[in-house]
Amino acid sequence: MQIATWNINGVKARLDNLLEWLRSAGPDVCCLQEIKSEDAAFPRGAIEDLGYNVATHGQKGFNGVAVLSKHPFDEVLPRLPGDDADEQARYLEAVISTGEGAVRVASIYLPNGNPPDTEKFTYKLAWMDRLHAHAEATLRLEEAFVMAGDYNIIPEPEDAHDPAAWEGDALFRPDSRGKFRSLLNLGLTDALRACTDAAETYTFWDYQGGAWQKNNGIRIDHLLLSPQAADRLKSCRVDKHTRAWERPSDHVPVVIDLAV
DNA sequence: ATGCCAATGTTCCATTGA
Repeated sequence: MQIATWNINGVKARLDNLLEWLRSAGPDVCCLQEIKSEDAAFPRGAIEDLGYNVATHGQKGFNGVAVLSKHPFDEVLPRLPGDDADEQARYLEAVISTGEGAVRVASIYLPNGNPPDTEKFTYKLAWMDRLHAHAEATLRLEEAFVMAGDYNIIPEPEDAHDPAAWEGDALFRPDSRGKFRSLLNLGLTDALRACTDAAETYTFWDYQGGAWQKNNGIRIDHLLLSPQAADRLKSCRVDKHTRAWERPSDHVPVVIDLAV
């Protein structure tokens, strides 16, 4: 079964690109981030027509996540536990059953956190603590669990074309990267790095400064796998061709294939 | 230190993003 994550940067502005990619790649599950849409305005009909069930957790204007699945949802869980006052739509978890078993999948839009001397960065670190606690609790279920999304974390210098340019940025600060490592240290596997050490593997290229043309990218979209999911990992790829499409998202899809 | 682009709402500028 193929599970994808894609920060779509506005699902309504990007609907044609999304449908084209779903038709050609045909993933079983697709986690979307930055849908920038309220649930009622989400273009679910066009996606359902391609055979997908649709779960959304959106808000007006920005943020917002969704899970699309060709298999039925057993369970849908919006919101990351740990702070009932948090109004930002950044987390949606679903249990998806197939003929051969169930997979728990989370669509994650981790806060950017810039500028790092503001409460935005404090919020990012606190959000990462909540994600850590929730991951730890969920891992105790010993299920195949795929935490997919835009983590807004550059894990290592080799995950940036120009790491020096990211020095001090919320995506690359030692404290941000440290919390990401702590998450991995719970026993999660970074799917892409389990499959390749290929240099210059990126998932985001800024719209500005000709970043795509210069391959000035970063790897910030990740699929982290529980041991039960990692044991079933067959492959992981980045569909970077979508970045060259007209009116592209600044992120591209990352796709894993699981033997489920 | 800031703008560069792009989407959206607060709409002909401001906010947010990375």
